Amino acid sequence: MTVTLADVAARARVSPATVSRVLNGNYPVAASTRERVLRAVDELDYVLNGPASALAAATSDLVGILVNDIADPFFGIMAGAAQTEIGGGDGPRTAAGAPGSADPVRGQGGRSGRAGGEKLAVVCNTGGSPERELTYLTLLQRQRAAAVLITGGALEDPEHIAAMTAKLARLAQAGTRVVLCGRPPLPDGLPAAENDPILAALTFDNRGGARRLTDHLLALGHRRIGYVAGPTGRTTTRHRLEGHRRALAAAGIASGQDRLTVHGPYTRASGYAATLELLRREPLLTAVVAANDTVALGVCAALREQGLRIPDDVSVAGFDDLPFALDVGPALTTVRLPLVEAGARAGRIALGREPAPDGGIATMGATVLPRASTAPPRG
Amino acid sequence: MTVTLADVAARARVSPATVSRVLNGNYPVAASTRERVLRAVDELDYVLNGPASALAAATSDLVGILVNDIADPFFGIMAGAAQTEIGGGDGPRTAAGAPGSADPVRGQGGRSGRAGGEKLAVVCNTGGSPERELTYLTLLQRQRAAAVLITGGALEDPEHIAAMTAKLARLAQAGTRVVLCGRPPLPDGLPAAENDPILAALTFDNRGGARRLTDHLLALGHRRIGYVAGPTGRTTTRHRLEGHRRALAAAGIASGQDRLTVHGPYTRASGYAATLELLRREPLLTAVVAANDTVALGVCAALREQGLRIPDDVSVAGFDDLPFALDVGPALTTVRLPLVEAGARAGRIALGREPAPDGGIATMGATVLPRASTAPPRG
DNA sequence: CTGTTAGCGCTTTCAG
DNA sequence: CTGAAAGCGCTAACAG
Repeated sequence: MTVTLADVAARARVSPATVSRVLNGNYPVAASTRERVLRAVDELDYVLNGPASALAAATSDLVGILVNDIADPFFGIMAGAAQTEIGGGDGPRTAAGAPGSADPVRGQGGRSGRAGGEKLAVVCNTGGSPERELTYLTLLQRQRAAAVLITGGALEDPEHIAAMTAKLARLAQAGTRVVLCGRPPLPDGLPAAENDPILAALTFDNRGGARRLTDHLLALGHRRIGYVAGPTGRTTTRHRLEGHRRALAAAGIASGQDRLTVHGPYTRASGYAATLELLRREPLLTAVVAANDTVALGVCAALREQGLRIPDDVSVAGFDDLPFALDVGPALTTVRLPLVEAGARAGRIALGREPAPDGGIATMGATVLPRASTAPPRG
Repeated sequence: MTVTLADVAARARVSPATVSRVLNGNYPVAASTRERVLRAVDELDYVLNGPASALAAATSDLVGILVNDIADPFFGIMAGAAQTEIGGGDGPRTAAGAPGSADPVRGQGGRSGRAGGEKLAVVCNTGGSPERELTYLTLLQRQRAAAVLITGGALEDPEHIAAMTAKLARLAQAGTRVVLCGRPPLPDGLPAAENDPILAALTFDNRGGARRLTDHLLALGHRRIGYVAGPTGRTTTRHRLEGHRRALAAAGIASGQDRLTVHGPYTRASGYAATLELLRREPLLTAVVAANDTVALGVCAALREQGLRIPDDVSVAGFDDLPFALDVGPALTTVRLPLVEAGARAGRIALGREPAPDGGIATMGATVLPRASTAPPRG
């Protein structure tokens, strides 16, 4: 029924091994032979059997990208950049193996969708659930994935960290390359040991960005600043909140901050509800900082609904600089993260096309972008 | 090095066949035997070898979800819904096979990330490129994917349609279940034949939604309406534009419409540029309809930058009702599409948990949501 | 440069 | 209900 490598070999009058070599391009093969094989492949419309190949070679071309929320552009942008770098066929291609030589993958007549040395980059949506995170890792382990790229903040629950550490160790041990993107290395701050299962951890300067963002607000003259934090127990949430608190502390506004902080998921609805709550606790608020842009959307909506103008009555700031940040009521002051750059770099490291950073950890800058949603407080 | 099924069998003092049967839960096994096997699995921390399993069984548990742009929430939302339904381990689980019986997949101590009969739902980002679409399909074919879910509008290029038809036929023939979500069946309007490779096509009523949206604008009194269309040659673009044109035609405003239509990608930047162009062509425009919400963002930005107020000077409408539509300057009038419902349903059909609709095609409604960005024209 | 020979780890008849 | 045996389709030494 389905065409196998042996069929191709028979038609090209060579051995199966030769066909395999042509297809993988990792071994010298005479040009004329290659031609014949390629023609047979085309004529038979042969497609490699991935599982069989993976079984024999003890590795597959699957690369998993884990994201916390696929509907959130924050992850979509990173994942897209990584995926462009890894799979799909329009990134820069390294001619595998042999000296000069034609690419083993060529469509007949310019079109066609045959895939050769391609990696299959796929994104897996954990929904922020630790169980699903582990499940996906197991599924990927089971597929003998070539690499795994884990994006976004991590859960700080010790039990989950232990489970993740164990799981990643097994993955690494089985040859899967693990790269973290936008997430600190497992035991927060651990130096990359020789046997570290994690190849590289690309982290964002969430703390610094948050700190500078609140500094910006303070410089404008704000003193009563509400903070809508992300869900508790996540690294991103904690780092951003810490940056915020440090800025306040440096300005001598340390007391009573818990009262001005409300936690919630990274959603618009959370920002909305939290703002109402903050306003109840402190009606004289002059600014609200949101854990990210999506949350800021909800903050703005709640403020407007209360008849408060932005930034005249209350200033608002977000984080991430998602595309829509420019279009919210007044353009949103926020912190830009190099999402595309991080995703692409993580993808390249996962593929071994770029060396891991020194020490395995690289922190990528965060830039405050002052826009129309922040201004000096009234009066 | 890595634990194999044989190791588990040895430890449980049964044959490999028995272990396989326990793990797959598709065959009667004595409870006591099962217990022993499961214990051995836990103790050895065994993880099934996916490729080997897929090779032997001639099918894998991979389910591919193709999207045109992973950074666009339109796709993220659909893909997320589908993925929740398919993989990840928190959806409803059907106890496979055997009478009553314990689930072969159980975490020890409540956590753990072992995966059993799970499917691995993964999303593949084509970036709207026909080559990548075909490439991913080949990659999925090569993995012997259990199902493929293709979301979003299709390219209308005859050559690409032919290539897709051929590719999907091969996939179906190899046992992969193909479901379209938010995309019309291949040869537009073809009745589902018995041998149709496509199990089901869930389409959105883009034409109807667009028609009603423009009717809304006409009812408000607008007559000079600009339209920022999506990229040419895509079903979604064409259907929405047709709906718009029909509404105009029904109102007797048929002439000169080409002049008031500008095409571009589904991006904010495109909306921005197109609006400037439309304004140049017709300074007296009273409304602009965008191909989708993201484009509408750019439209609003351009309008504001020209000193035009929304909706006082110019009304703006989008399409899709993405979450941020509520937060743009004045809340955006748009058309709601049942993204979550469609994604989830497509996922279920792909898994065979829900029957395909009659005739293989189901059209899902589109609802106009009038909001603050549209109002009667000035004067 | 090319052919031969063994498996990779699992599923699945076919017999008990 | 359980075991034995025969591959699934490909890759990877090893010889030529």
